[in-house]
Amino acid sequence: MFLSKSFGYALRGVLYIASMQEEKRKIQVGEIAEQLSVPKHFLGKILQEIVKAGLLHSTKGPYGGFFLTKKTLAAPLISLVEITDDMKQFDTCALQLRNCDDNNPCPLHLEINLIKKRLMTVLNETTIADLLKDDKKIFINSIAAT
Amino acid sequence: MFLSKSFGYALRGVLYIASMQEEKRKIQVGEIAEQLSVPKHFLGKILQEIVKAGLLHSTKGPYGGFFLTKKTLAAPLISLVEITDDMKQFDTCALQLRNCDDNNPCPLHLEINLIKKRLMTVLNETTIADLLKDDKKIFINSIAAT
DNA sequence: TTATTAAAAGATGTTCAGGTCTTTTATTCG
DNA sequence: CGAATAAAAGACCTGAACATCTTTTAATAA
Repeated sequence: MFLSKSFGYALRGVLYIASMQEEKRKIQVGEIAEQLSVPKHFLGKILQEIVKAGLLHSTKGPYGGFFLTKKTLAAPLISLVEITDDMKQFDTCALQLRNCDDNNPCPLHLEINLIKKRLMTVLNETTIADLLKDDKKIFINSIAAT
Repeated sequence: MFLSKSFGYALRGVLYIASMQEEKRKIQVGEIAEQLSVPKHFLGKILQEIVKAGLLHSTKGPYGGFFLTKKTLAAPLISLVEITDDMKQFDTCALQLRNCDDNNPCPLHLEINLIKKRLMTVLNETTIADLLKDDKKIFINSIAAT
């Protein structure tokens, strides 16, 4: 609801690659898609976008696949959202008013803005690495789930 | 972003009708659409849905149009959302995990849930009438905006 | 009772997120 | 080199949200 389906796939994909980091070098879309029960070709496109944005790396051919660096792990979630979602949506008023702002607020402005701000804080202050910490590691059970 | 475009139109429409309550009896879609710079036929459909749901009233023919009662004014915003939006969306996990819940949370579960709860609180505890109170009345300038 | 008005209803159109399939390009290894 | 492999790229499909247009139904007043 707050975020697109693509973002969910993107984050789970990146988390999967990160969690495999030590085991082998590069991970193929096929494996990720299968493990996460996610549409392969669609995930492929999303990962390609992340590569283009410089937050992920890939090589073609045999033994090729996707891999990541410390830079990826240090990235805040918002940088994934910027790739997968249209950021303009976060500026639009809940009532579809063009000139709704702090000076000329719609009746829902204050409340909705507090919620938006909170969401932005989470996305800005949480890094990929944060989600891999021990206390979050439950996700290893989660990301694979259908 | 949190809520559909239809919800925005619906709420603005209802607020407009409410604000005209004393002046005349019934308001036509044409007038509402024009005043709010909103697609007329689309708004018509949405208002019809609200009528069906019993939160708005209408009559056909000359001097016909839409009007509302105290029941409408007392309704929480969530009852409009239920008409215009798919409520299932509010239950879906940000990572697209089917079995993400309090027992088996995804790494974003806690934070996202706090935000969702806050949104639900606002929608459940704010009534149409609340948005017509003096301190919110600025909206009279707002709802008409393009 | 008929002409007019306005909502109700229905058919149709547009756009875009989400998803699939096929072809091309780059890489590796024998 | 050439065969195999896997990402990149592109064409295309689908359904839902958003939007428009036309026809039908109900209410009013003259």
